[in-house]
Amino acid sequence: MEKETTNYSYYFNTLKQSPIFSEVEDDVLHKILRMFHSKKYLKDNYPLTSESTMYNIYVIISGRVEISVMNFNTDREYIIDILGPGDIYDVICLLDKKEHNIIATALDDMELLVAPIEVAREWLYIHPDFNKALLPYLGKQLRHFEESATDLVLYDTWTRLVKLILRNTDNDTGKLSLINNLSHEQIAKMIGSARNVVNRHIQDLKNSQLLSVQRKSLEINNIHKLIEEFKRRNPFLI
Amino acid sequence: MEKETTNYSYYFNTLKQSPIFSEVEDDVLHKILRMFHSKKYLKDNYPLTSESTMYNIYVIISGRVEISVMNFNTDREYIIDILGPGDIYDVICLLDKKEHNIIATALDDMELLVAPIEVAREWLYIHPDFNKALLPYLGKQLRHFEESATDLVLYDTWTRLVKLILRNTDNDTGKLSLINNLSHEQIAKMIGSARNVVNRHIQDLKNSQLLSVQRKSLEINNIHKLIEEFKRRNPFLI
DNA sequence: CTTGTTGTGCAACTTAGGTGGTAGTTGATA
DNA sequence: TATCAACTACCACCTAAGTTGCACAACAAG
Repeated sequence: MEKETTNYSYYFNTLKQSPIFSEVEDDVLHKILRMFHSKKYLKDNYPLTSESTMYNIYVIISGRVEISVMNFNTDREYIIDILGPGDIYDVICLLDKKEHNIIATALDDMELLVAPIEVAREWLYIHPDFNKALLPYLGKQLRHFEESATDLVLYDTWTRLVKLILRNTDNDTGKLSLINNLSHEQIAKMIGSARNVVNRHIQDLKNSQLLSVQRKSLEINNIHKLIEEFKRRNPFLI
Repeated sequence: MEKETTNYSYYFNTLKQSPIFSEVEDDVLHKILRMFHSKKYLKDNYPLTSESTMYNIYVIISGRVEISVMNFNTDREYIIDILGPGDIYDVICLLDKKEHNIIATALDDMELLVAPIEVAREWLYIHPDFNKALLPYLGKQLRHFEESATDLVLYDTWTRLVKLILRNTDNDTGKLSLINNLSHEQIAKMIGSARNVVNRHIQDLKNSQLLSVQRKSLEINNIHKLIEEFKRRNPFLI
């Protein structure tokens, strides 16, 4: 991508705001950006395939992607992550060069930046700022997966659901941030449960006045009361 | 640790064989080793505390550590990983400097190398070989946690148990490697299940002649038949 | 406005797998 | 070689949560 490209400064500034690229010097970031080109995808498309991530690395500019894994024997699906603006994909592939078998679905209309993954691997060695900024991002990912696994083993569906809601609620508005506009089905797939079970819990939370529920939208009524109920059920947690 | 220290060359060679340090130039490895000192722990001790990993990084020379997380409301425990010779701990803490709340228990008598974690963070910048070798190790960890979570959601306890056994069986001897000498209780905690359930499955596998069972020891009788049975239950899984 | 599709609410049913208990074995240690 | 704690085998029971099914509401597209 040349500096004269339409929206160049928009892409530059978006990268500048992401945790991974914000620490990178401007002139280095210009060099990096030269290797990217932009792509657009519509909602419900498949912007990243397991094959393409062997050769390309993607940075999300706008919109969200759902990353999931299927069991084709049971048709059960698990959404392992939802990526948003500033996220890089696929970081695992960047590190170990092996294929990563997942299904990626665009939750919104999206804009991505794409570059050859081999080039990104070189950046790690020639741009120490990039290397340095990537490491805490990897730490965050490791914690995310580790917590997902431990939650599945240690906590019941109610607790996992409420943790998900609390973790993704905007402190100011009280509305869900990264996981808004999701159906109960999708929420269930995120916590490793079933649509119906999630619905049961949501009805209970609604009846006890803790949540406001509309189609594809959850809102916390009283965060203190919800946390109180959470602690009542899990006294030793936090 | 000075070059004159007893066992210096033993430690040096052990590091040389680990995937993380094997790519590091000898003279750099000598410099790195200078910052370590060795420690020994007996079986069933707690060699790594959540507090100590804020200040120190550990490399395992011999023996195994079990890393687990507890739910103190239910007394349920989940073993997230078992580390062996060549493994580094705590890699997450190395990356993001935040506390990592886990319980580490020595499964054998152990020898560790310890260094200040701030020094290890410097190595990442001043020793590119070390940095370069760490990245695939992080990829492996990411895959491990991601697979743990997806397995918990997508597969039943039988499948998770057999996957664990297959993954840890030595191809030559047919014996379990990293997870030998574990009780059914510990195996259960590794796959997010209960002692009793694991026992039920092991009895079934024994009765169908697929496993040989002795106290704290499992051995595959006929790996082809076991894989066949695995495929019968999970036709679409690889 | 009509029609098809997707999401939600509820109820009846099933089941994997977790809980608890007990009796017998094994192996370490004194 | 006796004692004791840890491990294993096996059984009976229970429940959280998954499954199925359906009616209705909301929305999107023609």
